[in-house]
Amino acid sequence: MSGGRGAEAKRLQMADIARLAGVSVSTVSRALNGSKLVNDETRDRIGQLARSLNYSINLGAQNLRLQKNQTIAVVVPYDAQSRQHISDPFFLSIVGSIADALTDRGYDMLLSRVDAEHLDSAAQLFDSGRAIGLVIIGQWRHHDQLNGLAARKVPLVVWGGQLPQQLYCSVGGDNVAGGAMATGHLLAAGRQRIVFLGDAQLPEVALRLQGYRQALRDAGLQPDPRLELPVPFEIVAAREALDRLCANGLPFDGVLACSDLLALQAVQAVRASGRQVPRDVAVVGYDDMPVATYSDPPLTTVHQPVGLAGAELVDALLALLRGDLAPPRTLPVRLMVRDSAPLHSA
Amino acid sequence: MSGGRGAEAKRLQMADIARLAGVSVSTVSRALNGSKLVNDETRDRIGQLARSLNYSINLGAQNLRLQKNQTIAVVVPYDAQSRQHISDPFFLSIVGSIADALTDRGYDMLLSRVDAEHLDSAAQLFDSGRAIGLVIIGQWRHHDQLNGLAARKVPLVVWGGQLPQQLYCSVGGDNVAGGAMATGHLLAAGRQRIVFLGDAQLPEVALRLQGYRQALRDAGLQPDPRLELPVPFEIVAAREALDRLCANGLPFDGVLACSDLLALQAVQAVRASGRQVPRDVAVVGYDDMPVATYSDPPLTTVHQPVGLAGAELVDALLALLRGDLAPPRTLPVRLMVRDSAPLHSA
DNA sequence: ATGAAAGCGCTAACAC
DNA sequence: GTGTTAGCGCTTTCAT
Repeated sequence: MSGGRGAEAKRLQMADIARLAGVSVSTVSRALNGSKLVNDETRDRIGQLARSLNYSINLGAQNLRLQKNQTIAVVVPYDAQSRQHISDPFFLSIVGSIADALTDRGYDMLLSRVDAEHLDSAAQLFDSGRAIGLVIIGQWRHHDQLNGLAARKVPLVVWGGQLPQQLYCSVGGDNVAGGAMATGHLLAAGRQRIVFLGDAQLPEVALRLQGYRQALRDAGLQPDPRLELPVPFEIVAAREALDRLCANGLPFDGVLACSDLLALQAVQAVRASGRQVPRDVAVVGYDDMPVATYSDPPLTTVHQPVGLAGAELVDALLALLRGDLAPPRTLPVRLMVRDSAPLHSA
Repeated sequence: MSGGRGAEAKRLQMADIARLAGVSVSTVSRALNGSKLVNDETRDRIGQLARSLNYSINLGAQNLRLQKNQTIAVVVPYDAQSRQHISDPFFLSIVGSIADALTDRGYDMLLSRVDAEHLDSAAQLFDSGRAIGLVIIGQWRHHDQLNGLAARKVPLVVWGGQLPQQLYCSVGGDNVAGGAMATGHLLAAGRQRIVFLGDAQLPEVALRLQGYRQALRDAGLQPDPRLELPVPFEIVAAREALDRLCANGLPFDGVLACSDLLALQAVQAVRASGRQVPRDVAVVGYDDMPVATYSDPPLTTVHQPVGLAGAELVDALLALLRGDLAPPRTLPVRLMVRDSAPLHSA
C-alpha cells in the first residue's frame, strides 16, 4: 500500500482463505469464480467464508494474470494557463452521462485531467495499461494530436466535431445545424446584426460558426467579421470582451453564444450597457443546461443530447475495442425557444 | 475513418525494450526508474528508446510487485428506485472539485456509482485492491453502513453532516448554521410562516432542519410540522409535492429549500398558484450553484464551499491512509443575499 | 554496472 | 474434485 501502515491489518488474500478452508488456492480460485469443477458444498463453504471475512479477489493480480482490464479513462482537459478547473456545467454533465453508461455496461471509469495543450499525453493511460481505452472530452486546439494517437492505434473516442481528415472516432452534436438553426431563428425573429460568441479555434465552435455564416448567407446577408467575437470559455475574460463589445458602439440586435453561461454573461453585459433582452438584443445560448430554463430571461438555446452522449461515446469505444468499425457520429440537436429570443418580439 | 482494429498489436513490454537495447530487463527497469546504478549513457539510450516507442511501464504489474496503488475511488450513490442518474449540479461540482484535488496530489480517481441503499457495497472497491481509499458523496439514509465500514477499517471519508456516534471521518458544510442562517434571514425580512423543503431522513437535511427549528424558537416562534415538507431531491416528484402544498391552502410567506433546484421549483410552484416571489413568498435555496446567480429571481442561498471541499476530503483521506487521525470537519457556509429573499421587501 | 532468479496474488493447464 | 506448477510484467535481492 502506498500509505496506511497505521491501523491497517495486512490485506487478506486467497492463500489465507485457502488455509482457513483447508483447501488449496486453486480450489478457492475456482470456487470464487463459480467453477463447476468444484464440489457444491466446498464452493458454498468457501463463498461464505470469503464473504464473512470481506475477502474480495485482488483485481490487480487477476487482471495481470488474465490479461484483461475493464477500465476506461475519461479525460477532461483543462486550461493550464488559466489553471482552470473542471467547472463548465456541460463538461460535468457529460462526465455524469458517461459514468452512467459505463456503469450500465460493467466498466470502471477512471476520471483524468490533462493539459489541453497536450491532449496526447492522455495516451499514457493506455500505454501503461491503466485503461484499455480513452474517452476524451473535446478536441480543443489539438485535432492533430488526436489524429496522432489514432494513428498509433490508441483506442479513443472524442466528444467533439467531425472534421475532415479525421482518423479518430468523434461523437458530438450537430454543430453546423445547431449554429444555423440558432441563427435562422434570430433572423426569423427579425434580427439582422447577430454577434457570434465563441473561440473558433475550437472545432466545435468553428462548425457552429460555419452554420452561422451559412444561415446569414442563406438570408442574403453578408457575415460581418467584426461581429464574430473570439471570446474564451472562461467566464471572467469572456465578460470583459463582452463589455468592450457593448462599449465600442458597433450596433447589434442578436447574440449567438457558444454556451449557456456565455449567453448569460452576454445578457448581463447588454443590460449593463442600458439595453434590454430580448427587446433590444435577442440572445441565444448553447447546450441547454438546467440554468437555461431557470434564468432571467429563460434562454433560447440549442439543446445538446447529453443523456445520449454518454451511451454513444461508450458504445463507439467498445465497438472499437472489439475491433469493429466506429464511424464518427453526429447527434441531432434542437432549438429550445424561450424568452431570451422569442420568435415574435413584443 | 476511425482507425483502430481490435487489440491487435501486442502491447509492448519491458522485455521488448530490453531486447532492442541489448540489455537485460533488470537494466531497463533500473534505467526507467532512474536508478543511479545504471550507466548514464545506457540509461539515456533506454529512455529514448522507450519514449520513441511510446513504451510505458505497466502499472498493474508494477503495483502488484510494489504493493502500492495510487487510486482513490469517488463514490456517487444513486437512487435505485427512480433509476436516477448523477445529475444534481451540486454532486457534479463536488466531483469536479475532488478530481482537481486528487490530480494535484498525484492520485488517480476512479469514479464509481453505487446504490444509495447499499453504500457499504462500495467497500468492495477497497477489498479488491481496486482503490486504497474511498470518498463517498453523501450519507443518504445509511449512516449505520458507513459506521460499519469504518469499524472494518476501510479508509473512507464522507461528504456529509457530522453525526453523534460517528466512527468515520465526515467533511461537510455547517448545515445547522446554514439552516439557521437562512431561516434567521427570512425572519429578519419579516417572514413568519416558513416552509422547510427537504427530506430529513438525509443527515445533512436533518441538520439544516435542526438549524431552522432553532432559529424559529430563538425568534419566539413555534415550528409548525405542517410546514416541514419531506420532498425528495428528485425534481419532478418535488414539484408535485410543492403544487400540492400551494393548493392545500396552508398559508406561508417564506421557503427554505435544501437545494437551489428545489428552490427554483418552489418559485415556479408559487407563481403557478398566482403569487409572487419575493413579494408574497420569499425563497431561499441551498448550495449556491451558478444557476442561483442567473435565475429569475436570483436566489438568496446558502453558499457551500465546493472549491474547498475536494481538497478537504482528499487531505482527510490521505491523513487516514498515513495512519494519522482525521477528525470530522465542518466547513463554514455563508448566506448569499439576492432578490428571491431580500432583507427589505419592497 | 549488469544479469539471473525469485516472487507480488492470481488463474489455468496438467497431473492424480 | 482437488492439488501442483508455471507464469502474467514487473522490481529487487544477490551474484558477478
